Amino acid sequence: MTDNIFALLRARVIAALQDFLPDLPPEILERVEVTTPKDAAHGDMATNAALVVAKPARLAPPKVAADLVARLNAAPEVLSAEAAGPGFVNIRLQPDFLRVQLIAILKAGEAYGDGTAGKGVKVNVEYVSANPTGPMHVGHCRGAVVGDALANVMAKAGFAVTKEYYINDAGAQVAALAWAAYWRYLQELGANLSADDFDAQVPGGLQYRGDYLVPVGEALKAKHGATLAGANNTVADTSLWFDEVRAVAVDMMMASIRTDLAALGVKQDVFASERALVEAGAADRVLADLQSRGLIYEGVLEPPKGKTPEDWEPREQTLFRATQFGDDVDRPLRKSDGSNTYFANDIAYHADKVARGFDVLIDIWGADHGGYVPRMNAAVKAVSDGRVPLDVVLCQIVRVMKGGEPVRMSKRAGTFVTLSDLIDEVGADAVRFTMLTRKSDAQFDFDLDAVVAQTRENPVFYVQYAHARCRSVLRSGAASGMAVDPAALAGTALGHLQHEAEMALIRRLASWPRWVEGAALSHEPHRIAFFLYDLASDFHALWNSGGRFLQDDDREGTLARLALVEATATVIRSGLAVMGVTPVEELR
RNA sequence: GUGCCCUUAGCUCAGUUGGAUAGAGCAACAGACUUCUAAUCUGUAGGUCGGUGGUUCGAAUCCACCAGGGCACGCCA
Repeated sequence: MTDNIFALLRARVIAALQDFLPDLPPEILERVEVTTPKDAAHGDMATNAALVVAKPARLAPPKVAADLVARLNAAPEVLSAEAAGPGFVNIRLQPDFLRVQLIAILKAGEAYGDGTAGKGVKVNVEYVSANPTGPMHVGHCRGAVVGDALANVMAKAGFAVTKEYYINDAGAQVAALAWAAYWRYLQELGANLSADDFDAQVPGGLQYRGDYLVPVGEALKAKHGATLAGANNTVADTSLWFDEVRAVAVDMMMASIRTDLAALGVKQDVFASERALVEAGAADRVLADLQSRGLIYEGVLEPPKGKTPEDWEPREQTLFRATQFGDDVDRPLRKSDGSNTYFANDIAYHADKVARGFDVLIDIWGADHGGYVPRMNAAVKAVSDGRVPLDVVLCQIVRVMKGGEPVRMSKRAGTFVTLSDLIDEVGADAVRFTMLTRKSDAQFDFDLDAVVAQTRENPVFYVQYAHARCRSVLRSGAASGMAVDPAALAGTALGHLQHEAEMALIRRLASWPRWVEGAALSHEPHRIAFFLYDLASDFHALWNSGGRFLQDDDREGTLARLALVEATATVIRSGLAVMGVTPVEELR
């Protein structure tokens, strides 16, 4: 993409290097970077090329830098290049070259920043994957937002991305869900059955007591009447009702989860069912394959050090040789009743993703699953022969704060904050943006009061305000007869843009493709939020720096400034689109 | 006991995968509204990047050890 001025300049630098050092190996050239210097006084761009190349070329960095400078000064985009410090080459760009980037933005629209760094590599991003046993709560929300934004930014950077949700509908949790739904069903039929009464009849006890399952009981009654119950609305033999109740309950929970995801603006491409995978024999096949490769054996694990469970006793288990692939201990694949552990099915699921042709797997998990990462990495190595990398992005706990106090959450007491409650309170856009204002692996307090505050402290507002200001100027321009559509503005002469605050804004806008690429390659979508904050800051600074955008006696200058404003609004929208946030036209 | 994550200004956090004199916001102080929204902006002050070593042209970033905080640790998902 020629839109990426960093890539363009990097190509210039490498061509210049090869002009006088023709034998540089590719892996050295790979390390050549063109970046923005921290200190703007150093110029628009800087390259480490001389430092990187000096050693393999057996030359002193200043010597390489001098040769490089001479050639870069001849490049059409370069105003001046000079060697500095230990061997950096600082580059000042032709102002016209920078200004022309605005034209590229106006022509590309929100597609500006689209890149090719992903090279069409097939990536599967799996996120949310909440158990279908109840409504989504805020704990799931961060992963949903991070996963969705990561998938978006990777797609923008040129990866072929599939967004996926793994439905854990095969384990003990959904069995417990089925019992809880059956309890609601019996109540619906008129059984006088308290939670404690029913608890005694459930293997493992009654787990899900929240009244969100009442509608499931109603639906079961509407569909089946009393045919799933025993005499006098008692518990019938499980063979008569269990599969049906579980299926209905899971379907309804998934419907509720999909509704919540839709409200958050998350749309996943694939919903993969653990049960479907198991019933199709995928788990058996994968385990048989591992068995044939000698990666599964019957053995006894050491007890955990330090904190040995009370009822610990040595037991022979079916184990996967995770230690061969970097894990600390081998991991069990079957429970004592012979059924698969969650891990066994998860191996099959990841093998399925590999079989579907993905080159890279990304899972977004809650931090409480951190201990599970090494074994999953080991499993993916085993099933893909080390060919497919798995990156697990861990999202730390989010505490919801109100009035400076954490909001108490308890599933048992029914006081946990559901995702839909949170969206009702602050809006989906604020939720999404705010969730991306921290690195995902840092703990995070979500302050209900702060995200709706209209001050600079609140990045959501600050960025939206910049966009609203842009739109306001463009409306005023249109009202005074200017053609403010991007196509018309793209034909504007931009030489009037000379003010330092204007040029600073242009440089920021032109760096957007680089930020897209960086966020995508590092799997860190929060960088987009910080870029937008900095961009908004540049625009607010320009706003207050003096002259008005619209000046009656300076039509050409006004058009040039409108082009800058439109380009700014475009890049803000482009960034917000990645984050899944709707730009606002005005703030009242 | 082991593994993973975290530790940066008084507070909340960035730091573009190893670059130059470590940056924002809040709080503090001093300023800017005849304006397309002052819901904003400009400036001052604030640091032993948890500690000690190592790797190299160069380390907040990589490695080793130590200290503090969080998460997890055989048939829960």
